[in-house]
Amino acid sequence: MDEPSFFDRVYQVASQIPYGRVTSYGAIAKAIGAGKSARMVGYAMNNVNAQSLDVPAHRVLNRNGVLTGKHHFNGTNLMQQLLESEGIIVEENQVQNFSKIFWDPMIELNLYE
DNA sequence: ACCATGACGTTTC
DNA sequence: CGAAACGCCATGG
Repeated sequence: MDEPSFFDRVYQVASQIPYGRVTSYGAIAKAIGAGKSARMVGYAMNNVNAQSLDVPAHRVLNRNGVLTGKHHFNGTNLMQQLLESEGIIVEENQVQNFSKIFWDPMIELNLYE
């Protein structure tokens, strides 16, 4: 392991996602100052799964509220099961009430300076 | 140093 | 309004 500054930022934010809430890759990217590196956030999540870190990657969705990376988990509906276990309603890989359960790191973490 | 890839996002057609 | 293309940028070969 080197010094994954970028990934580390993602982990710090993602690990702070509260129970029963979800966020988007772009939101995290902005929160860490990456902004346009939303793809890298997902990339970091891949590392999370590989290293089994304490980051709830299943609570991170795309801006559409769709479980884009569910096939990166166990390859099945594990991601959906986890979300539903938290009271989140998922249908057709899409989270219902996404706007209501959306957790914005920028606001919640007061990153607006 | 260059090319290819990707758990996204926005713009354009 | 829906689909496609482009952009962005870090990681690996």
